[in-house]
This record gives sequence, structure tokens and C-alpha cells, in this order.
Amino acid sequence: MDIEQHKIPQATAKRLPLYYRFINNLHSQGKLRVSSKELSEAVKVDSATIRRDFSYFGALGKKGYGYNVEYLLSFFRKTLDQDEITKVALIGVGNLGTAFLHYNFMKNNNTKIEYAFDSNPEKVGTEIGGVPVKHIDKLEDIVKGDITAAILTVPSAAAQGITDRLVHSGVSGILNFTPARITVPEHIRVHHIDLSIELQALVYFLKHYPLEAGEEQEE
Amino acid sequence: MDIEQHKIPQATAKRLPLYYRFINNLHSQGKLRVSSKELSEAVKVDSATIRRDFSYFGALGKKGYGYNVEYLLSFFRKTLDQDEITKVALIGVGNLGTAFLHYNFMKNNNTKIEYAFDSNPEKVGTEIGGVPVKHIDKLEDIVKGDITAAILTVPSAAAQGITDRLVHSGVSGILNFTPARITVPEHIRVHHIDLSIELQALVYFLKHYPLEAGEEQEE
DNA sequence: GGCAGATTGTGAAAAACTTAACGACTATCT
DNA sequence: AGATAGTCGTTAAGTTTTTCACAATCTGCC
Ligand SMILES: NC(=O)c1ccc[n+]([C@@H]2O[C@H](COP(=O)([O-])OP(=O)(O)OC[C@H]3O[C@@H](n4cnc5c(N)ncnc54)[C@H](O)[C@@H]3O)[C@@H](O)[C@H]2O)c1
Ligand SMILES: NC(=O)c1ccc[n+]([C@@H]2O[C@H](COP(=O)([O-])OP(=O)(O)OC[C@H]3O[C@@H](n4cnc5c(N)ncnc54)[C@H](O)[C@@H]3O)[C@@H](O)[C@H]2O)c1
Repeated sequence: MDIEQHKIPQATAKRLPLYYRFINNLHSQGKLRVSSKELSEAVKVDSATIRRDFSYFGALGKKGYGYNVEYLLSFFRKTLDQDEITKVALIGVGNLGTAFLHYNFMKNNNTKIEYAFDSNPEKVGTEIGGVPVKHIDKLEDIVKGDITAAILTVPSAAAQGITDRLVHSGVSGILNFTPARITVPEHIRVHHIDLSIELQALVYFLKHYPLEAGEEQEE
Repeated sequence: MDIEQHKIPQATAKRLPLYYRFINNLHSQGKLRVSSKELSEAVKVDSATIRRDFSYFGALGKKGYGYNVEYLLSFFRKTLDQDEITKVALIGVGNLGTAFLHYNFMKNNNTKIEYAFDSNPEKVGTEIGGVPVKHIDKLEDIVKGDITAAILTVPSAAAQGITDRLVHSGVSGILNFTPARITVPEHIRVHHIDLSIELQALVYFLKHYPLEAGEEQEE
């Protein structure tokens, strides 16, 4: 939106929702002020990093005082566009897709899964977690112009085909849970969440990078 | 294990399982050789990065030729300890936990979920995806000495309590799917996978980092 | 056997990210 | 009022990761 926004490092941008959630918690608890040190302990991010992150948005705190929770919250709400809802579709109502549909992403979140899609006739027409399941044949009709991002939980063999259809239907982002590394035009953003790899990587680190006292944790 | 292993950058280590999977695919397809460029297109990682990553393990390829798939595969299998199985426990057989139990992580993988745990008596005693569900009271008895890592899919309010018990039972790593940022002793490794944050971050990027032609994709 | 073309492995540079350190300031206590 | 104990924002330094670019070297073919 803003040109200045482009100055914010990606690593920082990825932490913003985390900060937002914890500031929200503090606010619910009635806390009025918070220091970068306190926040650091809660979210497990170095306090200097937090101060640096916040500073990209200007001077949000007061020296010698810390941050005002109320102010921080309203600032982050604005910055993360929490007041406007982003519509999302979920493709593939299987094990993983069903779990996501049951989960209320809206709780702390500006996103709403509006529709789910599947090719299995038994699933089509049902409603899961308040989300109607539509037939995949209707994908383009329903998504076109209305949906910003998609959550992809189909079998990996179907991933590229569905991706092409999503792109054609005008989504700008895809959260890809399949192991397939999908190909998209340059203006589409894909984030991969590859659960098998996460598990394998954890195991690799356990065997080859034994943590010493004082060593830092990994995200 | 090896002292030399410690030289491998963490960013590289995280990509190893991805490489392994694709090399495996190539091998199944009967492909005999592969170049860093081809691999790059498949896994969406810059070819120079791939060559650099491989080079940490020595000279795995041949100039003017590329990499021998068979050799690469056997090398990675050894390096990722694919021949020895790591035992894992899953705690919290709810929406997400059930999905994971149904999924066969073993397929491309050296990990096996041996036991699941839940506090709900209706779930205890059942078997999901071939994994027996035990009562959470038995956690210490069953896990102690036998299980290397845990997948945490309990409600976030229960996360820290269960974590303490897991640590006490001797697990060395936790894959934490709850939004809670758990506290552990220094020798325990925790990887957080925070799905709400991933979705929110994707949306944030869509709005604030419109991709230009030629810009790189995010992992 | 020799040459054209392909591809690696890596030094060096750049980019991205994190952390330490400290001056400037706040709040509070005595 | 002055002393004390924080705390931020930022400069500078350190670390990690990615990327460029090319000599070295191998392949495959004639
Ligand atoms: N379940 C897990 O724990 C897990 C873990 C890691 C990765 N994954 C990946 O997530 C994806 C989904 O996994 P899952 O366990 O939910 O699989 P699943 O088989 O349970 O679900 C897939 C769903 O997609 C539907 N589908 C198939 N082809 C389709 C098409 N062309 N259009 C629309 N819908 C279609 C099926 O009807 C099914 O409902 C897979 O790619 C899998 O590799 C899952
Ligand atoms: N489902 C999703 O899509 C999703 C998305 C993002 C994050 N999460 C997080 O993942 C976690 C699990 O989500 P879910 O949707 O599967 O929740 P869920 O409520 O369906 O499952 C939680 C399970 O944990 C069990 N449980 C509760 N307390 C326990 C205890 N003390 N010991 C052992 N078992 C206990 C419950 O019986 C239940 O079976 C939550 O922390 C949630 O915030 C889930």
C-alpha cells in the first residue's frame, strides 16, 4: 500500500502476526504497559530484535517507560489490516483440510475461509465448521474476483492442476501444504508449509546439532 | 555426530530433506543424472545455492556432467540417517492430531509415530492410522527412554504443562503446533509451526509486498 | 585425440538479518 | 531534588545466507 512499507524486512514482517497476538493477550489481561524484555520472554525473540522490528514503524515506545499496550494494539491492528477481512478458499477437504475447517482461524485473525472445494461427491454439499463444501468444477465461478488467497490441501498429484486453476481464477496467494513445489506466474505468492520436511528437519537437527547450554532456539 | 557436521549452516540443513525427496523422485523415475539447474527448477531454490549446499559435504558432482542420481541418493540417505528410524509421540488427538495420525509420515521419511496420547477417555484405547492412543497419565511410563521427539497438538492452554512432562520424560525435540510459545531447558529443541501466523503473514505479504515481475518467491 | 559445450565448486561480494552497546530519556523512591 | 533503576531507538558491529561470476574440468561427439 504505502511505499514506505517496502522497507520492512521480510523477517520482520513474518513476526508481526506473532507480536500482534501477544499484544492482544496482554490487552485482554488488562495490562497497560509492556517492555521489549517482557515481550521477548513471551514470544522468544531477542529484545533487541523486537525493538528493531518496532522501530521500522517509527517510535512506538517511550524511553524509560516501554510500550503502551493500548497504543501498540491499535497500531498493529491498523498495520495488519485487522479491520478488513480477507476471504480465503480451501481446496481439498481431506484429513488436513477438514482439521483446518474445524479450526476457527477468525479468532485472532483477519482471514475467513469462505468456501471449501473437493472433487468427492460425498463431501460436496456438506458444511464443515460453518464452511460450505462446493464441487471443484465450480471453482472458477465461485472464486473469481471474490477470493484473495487459497489454502491447498489436495493430494500432491493434483496440486499443480488446481494451482493453475486458482491462478486463472485470480487468487494472489497460495498457502501450499502439499509436498509438490508448484509453479506459478511471478505475480502470485506461494508459501510452502511442508510438514514432513519440518519433522525430518527437526530430527536432523537433534542428531547433528546437539544444543549446548546457552545456545539459541530455532524457529 | 561428526564434528564436521557442525559446519553446515542451518539454512542448508533445513533444505536437505527437500533435496532428498526430489532426488528420490528422480530415482524412481529412472533418471540417471541431474544438474543443479534442473534441480533448481524442481525445488525452487537458486542453483548456486544448491551447489553451495552440496559442496558442504564435499564434491558430490562432476564438472561438465552434473550429479549422479544414484550416488546422490545414497549419500543423502546416509546423511539424513534414513536407515534408522526415529520414534515420535503425538500428544493431543484432536482435529489436527488425527489428521497427522492418518498421514503416513513414514512414506518418505525416517520417522514413525509410535504412540499418541490424549486425555479424552473416548479416544484412549482406539487406534488411528495404526497408532495406538494412550491415556495422557501414562505419558512418562511409555515415553521414557524410548521416544526422541514429540508432536504437540493439544489446546494451547495445556501446551506448557505437557511440555514440562515431555521434557521430564526425556524427549529431545518438540514440534509445536500450538500458538503457545513454550519454555524449555536449553538442551531441548523446539520448532514452532504456527498455522494462524503463516496465514496472516501470507495475507500481509499480499497486501504490502506486491510481487513484481522477476521478484523471488518466499519459502 | 581434440575440441565445443556444459556444469561444477568456490572465492569474493552483496544482501539480509541479528545482536551488542550506549546515549537519552522516564518513572519512582527517598 | 537527586539518586536509582529501568527502557527505548539507533549506531555500529557481527553473523549468516544468498548470489555472482568464472576458472577448472569433464562429457560427448566427430
Ligand atoms: N494429513 C497430513 O498430516 C499431511 C501431512 C503432510 C502433508 N500432507 C499433504 O497435504 C495434502 C492433503 O493431505 P490429506 O491427508 O488431507 O489427504 P486426503 O487424501 O485426506 O485429502 C485430499 C482431499 O482432496 C480431495 N481431492 C483429490 N483430488 C482433488 C481435486 N482434483 N480437486 C479437489 N479435491 C480433490 C480428495 O477428495 C480429498 O478429500 C497432501 O498433499 C498431503 O501430502 C498431509
Ligand atoms: N486445527 C487446526 O487447523 C489448527 C490450526 C492452527 C493451530 N492449531 C492448534 O493446534 C492445537 C490443536 O488443535 P485442534 O484443532 O486439533 O484442537 P482439538 O481441540 O480438536 O484437539 C485437542 C486434543 O487435545 C486433547 N487434550 C486436551 N487437553 C489435553 C491434555 N492435557 N493432555 C492430552 N490431551 C489433551 C483433547 O482431548 C483433544 O483431543 C491447538 O493448540 C490449536 O490452537 C490448530
